[in-house]
Amino acid sequence: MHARILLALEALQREGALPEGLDFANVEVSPPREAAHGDLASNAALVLAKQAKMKPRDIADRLAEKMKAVPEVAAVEVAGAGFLNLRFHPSFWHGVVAAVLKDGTSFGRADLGKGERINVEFVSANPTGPMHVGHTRGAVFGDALAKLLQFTGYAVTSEYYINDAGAQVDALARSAYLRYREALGEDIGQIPEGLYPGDYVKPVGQALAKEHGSALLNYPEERWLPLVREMAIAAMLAEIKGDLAALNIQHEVFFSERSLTAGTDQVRETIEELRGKGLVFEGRLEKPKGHDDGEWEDREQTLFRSTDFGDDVDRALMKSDGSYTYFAADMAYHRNKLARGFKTLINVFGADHAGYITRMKAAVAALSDGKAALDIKVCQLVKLFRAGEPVRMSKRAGTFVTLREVVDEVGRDPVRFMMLYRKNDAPLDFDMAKVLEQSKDNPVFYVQYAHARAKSVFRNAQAAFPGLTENSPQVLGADLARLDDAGELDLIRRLAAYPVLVQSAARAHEPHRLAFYLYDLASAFHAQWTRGNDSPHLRFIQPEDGSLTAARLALIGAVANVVASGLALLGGMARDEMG
RNA sequence: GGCCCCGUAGCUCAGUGGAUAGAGCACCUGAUUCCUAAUCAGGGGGUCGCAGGUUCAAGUCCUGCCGGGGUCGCCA
Repeated sequence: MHARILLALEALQREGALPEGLDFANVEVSPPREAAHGDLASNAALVLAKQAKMKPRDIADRLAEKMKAVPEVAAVEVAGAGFLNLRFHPSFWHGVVAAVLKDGTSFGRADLGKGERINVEFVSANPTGPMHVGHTRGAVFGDALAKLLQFTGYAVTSEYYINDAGAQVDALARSAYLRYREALGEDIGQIPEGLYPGDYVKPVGQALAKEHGSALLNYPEERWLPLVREMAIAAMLAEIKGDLAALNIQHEVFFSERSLTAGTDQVRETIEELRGKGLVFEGRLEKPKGHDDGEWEDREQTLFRSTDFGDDVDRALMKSDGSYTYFAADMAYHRNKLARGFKTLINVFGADHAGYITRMKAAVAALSDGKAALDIKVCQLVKLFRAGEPVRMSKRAGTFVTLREVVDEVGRDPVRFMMLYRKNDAPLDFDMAKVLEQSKDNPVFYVQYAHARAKSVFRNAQAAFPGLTENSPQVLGADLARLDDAGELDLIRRLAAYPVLVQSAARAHEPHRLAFYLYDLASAFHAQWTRGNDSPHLRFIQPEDGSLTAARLALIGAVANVVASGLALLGGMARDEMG
């Protein structure tokens, strides 16, 4: 319809009713917030008034005349300051139902990305233990975003950056070595400060004992550490992959930080490349404020000139012991992504890494000479509740709740849905009791139930009309003109909005919009169902009227289709029955 | 102190620069005890934190304040 408006505007130009050389870029066509304003509204006259040096209403009137000639358009009116409101013939809406049924779960698919490659990095939790509930949100968000972008025409690579090179994994290795000695019968006492006390390290120790016997006891640390570390990381990574699988998440690429320096030293290359651009230098930093641990040592160090890109201070690339900082390695990692041909990068961060955004964007701008885009989505904290009571967690006391515990308790689909039922940058309360409630208060149930209810209608229809199934010719070829109730047309309008919504969610990198849409669609469907209580003629199954029943079942089939499609994009499964 | 995020109904939150700012919960009123599967309809309730600016048009974009949270060399 947008194209039709542009055509009409061009026609007006040819006729001399509008001046030449207008910029139509800001002309939009969208469903108005207020249903009374019609099915679609355009701001064309408002946008063009100044350029054309005409009154908005004059432009709108001329445009309205043109639009009346468009076949699907039933009515055109000029309203407000100069809005053009369009109304469609019912046949237009009936076509939407047919389109949904024809396209199935690919209804709403788009080609926004035109096949462009895009990299989505998410989770990237340290391989030092199982994932806890805090990681869950970023994991679900990243995965849903990847699916959404895939659905809208991007070639998405989902990626996990393994921090397997720092001091953390050495601490993990030492913890595993202790557990190894324990497995050989030694009393290791308390796990020292700085190491990982969790029980999940025990199996690694046992596996080491099984594989090496007591041989490692006689090795010096520089000999056993790499061995133990490799095994421990592999074990933790397997654990993490299992946790992710429980959420139905599979990254395509697991990228090892260690691999950056394994062959050619890509971190060194990155630093030298930036030095060549004049963006790396030797200098001093001022002591940071708000933190007085007395260990501050003023020294000359290798710095990245991130202040050129809006950062507060330049960032250190080398530690005092001569090794690379985490940031230096991360720069090399992003350089690697760029070298693999990605022009658009998305990183999903936890709230505690928000302070890292500016320097990371600076890095990508510097490395790509401003030609690549990095979008960083920050997921705020999740507060865990059980029946209204906050669940207390302390990492120090080892009482943190793992991702696996939550998934085991409430199930994968509720976790995924609720993690997306908030905008990513707003904090989220997650109540493990509430998501299992079977009531309207629980959005998960409400949406799933809409789908189950639709399926149930089909099952019930069998009594009066055997063979009237979802894919039957009666339903697919139903006389959709029979759909003339206001509630039915409202449902169809919502279905028609799905492709637009999917695209705006993809463009904004905001999958939560989909969750809210599904809730609204489910709500409209339940409302229509309930109207049948008071008004039997609105019930979906009309035993005396097969043609009407077929048309309504077609509508219901279309609703179920879109609910299933939307849930799939969020990473959940539609259910045919509520258990 | 610097930076980032948030501030919208009593509460929890939606709101691709568009018209009279929405939903759920809670509250009030009413309908239903039938039916296809787990109610539904209506109502009250708002200075969109404050003040400027950009725009034909600002909850939305920009700047400055206020309030809440997070974060602040070499950890990751």
